[in-house]
Amino acid sequence: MNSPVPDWTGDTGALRAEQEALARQVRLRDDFRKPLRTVAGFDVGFEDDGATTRAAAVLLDADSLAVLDQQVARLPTRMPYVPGLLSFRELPALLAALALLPTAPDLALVDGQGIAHPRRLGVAAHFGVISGLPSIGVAKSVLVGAPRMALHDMRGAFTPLRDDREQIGWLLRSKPGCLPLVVSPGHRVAMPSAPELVMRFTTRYRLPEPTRLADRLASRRDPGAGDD
DNA sequence: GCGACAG
DNA sequence: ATCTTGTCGC
Repeated sequence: MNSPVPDWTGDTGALRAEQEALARQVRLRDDFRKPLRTVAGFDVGFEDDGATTRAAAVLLDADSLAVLDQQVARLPTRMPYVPGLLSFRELPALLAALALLPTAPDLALVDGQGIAHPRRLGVAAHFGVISGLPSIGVAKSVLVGAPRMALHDMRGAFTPLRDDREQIGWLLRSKPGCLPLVVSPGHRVAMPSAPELVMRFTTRYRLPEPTRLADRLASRRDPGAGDD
């Protein structure tokens, strides 16, 4: 699983072209171990006013949701945030955190978009293609597209997210009274499976456990430990 | 030209 | 993403 991210030269055109090429490698069919044994959540946070990128990876038992391991990788930030090019900024740290886990997960839940992206390569899809792991994007807001219909305020309800006539993901009511999550397949996961898999790992919070725990670790919000 | 815009 | 107290609502 190699393929470094190109250096940031300010040339967004080259990066967009790179995304289009990688998007062709995305596979939207279920292709993961069944039943799932482990699942991992990934998220990124920043330190030193953004100078340091901090990625967190939390490995859980897919059945009990017990935490099996958690890691934090810190790398110097190489690129600024540019809408649509987020993966180039966060991927290096995410891959570093993945490499620190004792074993690769059967499925990865990444904070951000899967294929619900202008060129169908959000950070979760990029992460999946580069690592080769099955992945799903779990974002807290929409980047592109619009919901097809109103969403019921019932736990587990979901409605298609479309860009033109193409379905690129779902709006998922993971918790009543809360804004819906934007769920989209990243790699090796079929469109219909994404919301079902995310709900499988969701307990009493808006975010599914893998991503929720990675969120707290990446944002130094970890109750208990102080650092990695 | 005018907004919109994951984290 | 990050800076931050109190406050509204289930």
